[in-house]
Amino acid sequence: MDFLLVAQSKAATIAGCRRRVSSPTVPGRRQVHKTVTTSEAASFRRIILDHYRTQGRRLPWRETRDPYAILVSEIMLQQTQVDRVREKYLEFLAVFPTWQELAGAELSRVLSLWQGLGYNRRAVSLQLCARAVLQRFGGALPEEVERLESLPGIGPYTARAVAAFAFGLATPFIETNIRSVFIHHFFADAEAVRDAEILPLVEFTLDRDNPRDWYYALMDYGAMLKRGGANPGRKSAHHVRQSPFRGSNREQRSLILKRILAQPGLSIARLEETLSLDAASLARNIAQLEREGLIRQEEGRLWVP
DNA sequence: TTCCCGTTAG
DNA sequence: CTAACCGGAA
Repeated sequence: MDFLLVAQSKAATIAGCRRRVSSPTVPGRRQVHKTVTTSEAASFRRIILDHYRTQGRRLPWRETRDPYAILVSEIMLQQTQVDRVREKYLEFLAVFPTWQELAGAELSRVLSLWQGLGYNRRAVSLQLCARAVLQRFGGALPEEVERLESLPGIGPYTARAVAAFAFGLATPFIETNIRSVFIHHFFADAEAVRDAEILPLVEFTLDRDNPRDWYYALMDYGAMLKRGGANPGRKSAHHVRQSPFRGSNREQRSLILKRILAQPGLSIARLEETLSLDAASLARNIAQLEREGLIRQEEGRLWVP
């Protein structure tokens, strides 16, 4: 399993060193002032890497360095679980293997493939992203976090994750699994832990030589923690429970899009009776979906561009 | 019920 | 800063 081989960074091997990192003091906010020594960091890293060597997940997007393929995976993985992305990812890449294929595709084809992943706006963003990469960057995804963030659908997390996974750049970032790991290990007795407190620890423990495998290891450890007992992420100050999907507006939007994909040119009147939606909320959703570039409306009929 | 390798609009 | 965004599996 050579993909699990992770270079030991020097920082982690200087056990007993007095260097330490502290979380920032936020004026006016009462908080635990967390301090970590290098030896504590070293033992933390050992735990994470041992787990990775024995229990690390083998995932298709970890087998490549292609920035396009990695970006596709990261967009798909935004708020969507690994198991659901796994199959869709390979299917998507088979149909749209490069920036060019995706950029030139009909959105309806992209969205049809996307069905089952959820958050359809991401598919629109991803295609816009492909077009921007070709037009603004000559077909090469930029390595700089700032430029990555300028692309549609790429925010603070995705920019840094792509930088690490595609380009080996060691910038600190937090996502749900990483957050759980740090809370579990360093904030066991705390509550309402803020990301601003965690981030310095992420930076301090980061493997500068191999951020890619280090982050994979963190994510795998976090995913493992959640399979067991309570989700440590609940002790995050930023933790929010998802509202139920059934009966939600999200469900309505997904149904509307699904019907239009199945029947291009469908009339609004027909859609209203088959979905038995009230006219007001249907009109509102259609307008919204159109603003987001997911559908197009013309003389009472609906299409996906 | 709960979660998900977040981003964006308001 | 909050709310909205999707859908399926455990």
